Parts: sequence; structure tokens; C-alpha cells
Amino acid sequence: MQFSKSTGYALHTLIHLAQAERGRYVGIKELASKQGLPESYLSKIMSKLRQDGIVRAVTGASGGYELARPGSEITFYDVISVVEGRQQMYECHAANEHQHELFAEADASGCECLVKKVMDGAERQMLDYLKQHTIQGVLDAASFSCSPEHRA
Amino acid sequence: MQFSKSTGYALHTLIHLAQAERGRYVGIKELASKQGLPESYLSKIMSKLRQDGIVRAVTGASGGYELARPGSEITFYDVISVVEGRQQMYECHAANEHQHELFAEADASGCECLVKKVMDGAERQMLDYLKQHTIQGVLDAASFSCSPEHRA
DNA sequence: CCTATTATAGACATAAGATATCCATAATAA
DNA sequence: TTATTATGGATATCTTATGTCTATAATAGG
Repeated sequence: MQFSKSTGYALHTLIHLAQAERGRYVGIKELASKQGLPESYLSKIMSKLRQDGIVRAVTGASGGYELARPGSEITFYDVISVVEGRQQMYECHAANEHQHELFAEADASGCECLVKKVMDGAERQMLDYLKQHTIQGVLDAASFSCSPEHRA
Repeated sequence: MQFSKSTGYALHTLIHLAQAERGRYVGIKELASKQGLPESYLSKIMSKLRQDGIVRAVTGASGGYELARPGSEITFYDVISVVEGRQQMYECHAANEHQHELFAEADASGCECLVKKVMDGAERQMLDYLKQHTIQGVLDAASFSCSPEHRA
């Protein structure tokens, strides 16, 4: 039950891009070396982010990546859905025919597995929170909470 | 980013135990067959739950398992922590020496990685929700939402 | 005491997914 | 034309989840 490393890589990379001056394309070398991780691997993650419209990519000399929209419009949820995939966190694997009758009345009444109901509720709490936090939000928090005044 | 099947097995099993009459020990055969899953595997999960004080076990003929405390005092959180382990869902793997200065001032000022801060917040939302839901709560919801009156 | 039953623990096997590497190709700027 | 850079596919490695098997210990009942 852990987020993959890829998720962390993606988030840190997007923050890096959000800090780059607008119009400049940042290459995979710079992005990877800043975090001390393999370029080829980060490439794949960036490729996903591009296919999902979170970043734009330009091939060729002086090419690279840039955010496809402002950091204030890229939520943690957006990023995580792409990298982790969109399956739900809980799947009920109990064999229906053996499962207790209380939890297996889906077709008749719409009464689904109540364990799943709770688990889905928990997931929703987390996702809602992630939807409320953006890449830009982290940068704003950083300039505040790490400012000399705040730290003094 | 999925809960393991083991978590589902554990939750369904505990609900089964909560429904058994008090003082009766339910054996692994019954618990496993109800869900259509291998006994040896469920054994291991039950063993963990016992070591963590969620169920009691009795060996020998007519032995088996029972809840160690009322279902109203066993939260989803309790169960999931045991089965999934207690590590946090997000670990920051960015190499500190390469990471952007904004997020690597932990020792000096207590200003930790702000990505992690958001991710930990998200996790907390989910765990709080899971702490508010109990095994007994599911049974109560079942007798209500699946009752003939409600379904009519 | 003997036997059947049941949980426990460890070793082992298998499958799946995450992480990573490598290479050939396409696109682009200079 | 050349150097640079992203892309995509194939492959390798490592870890974790899942599942199986066996020997052992504990207990109830005869």
C-alpha cells in the first residue's frame, strides 16, 4: 500500500517545470540529474504525462518539456491518476456465490458489498484532498513557510 | 496503488466472526470456504490478526477463532494497519543533495519536503475516515440498507 | 493415554508489478 | 548535414503479493 516512486518523480519534476521561466523547454537530462535518477526511466513517466496532456514535449535540439497549463491548474490528483492508473484502490475479490448474503445483493437491489462501500468512501476522502492541492500551491507554500521571516 | 487482497479477506473474515454467536470458535475451514479462498493463506492473515490482538485463537479440536473485542471496537484502520503494515503511503526518494533547495531544508528549520507534506495530508484524510468505521458498523448498515423496508 | 482436529510457523514456489536499461527511430535546431 | 532530444519497444532485474506444502504444537474427546 504505497505510492510508487514514479509518482514522487513526476510530482517533483512538475514542480521543477513550474519554476522554469515560461517558454523555455527543460530537457530530461536536467530534470533527471536534479533528482539523481535515471533519464530513461523518467522519460517514460514524462511520456505518460504528455499523453495525458499535463506537459508538452518538443523533440530535437534545445527541445524538452514544459507544463501544458499553469501549475495552479494541475492538481496532485491529476498527476497521480496518470502515474498510478485509474483503478480503484479496493476491489472486492470475495467469490459472490460463497459470500455472505448480506453483501451480495448487488443485482437485485443495488445493495453492493458494504465493505467496498466503506473502502470507496475512504478513497474518496483522499482523492478530494488531492484534488484541492496543486503544483503551484506547493511553490506558494514553499516561498511562505521557508521564508526567513517564517523561519525566524 | 491498490489495497492487497489480504485486506479484503481480513475484513470479510472479521465480519463473519462478528456474526458468529459468542463463545463459539470458528475454524479456518469455514472462514475460508465462505469466501472461496485457500485455507493456508487465510491462516497467515489470521495469525497476524492474532499477534496484533484483534482475534483470539484456540488450537485443537473444536478450536478456531473469535474476536478479541467487540466488533464495535475494531475499526477498519485497525485491520488495515495490521495487514498492510504501518509504513507511510508516500516516501520521498529524491536524493537530497540534488533536490531543489526549497524542499531540502529539513534539518536546519524543520521545513520538510512539501510534496511529502501534501501526500501525508491526503493519507491522513483517508486514515481518519477508516478510524471512524468499524466492523460492527458494517453489520448495522447491512441490516438497515438491505432490510425489506429500505429496499421496497 | 491415544487419536483426530486445529492453529502455527517456516520454507518454498509462482505471478505480477515496479523499476530500470538499452537501442533504434523520429523530429528539430543550428 | 549534424548534433541533440524525445519516443517507443524490447528486455532485464528486483521486490512484493499470493499461494502451497510440510512439520510441529496444542487441545478436545474417547
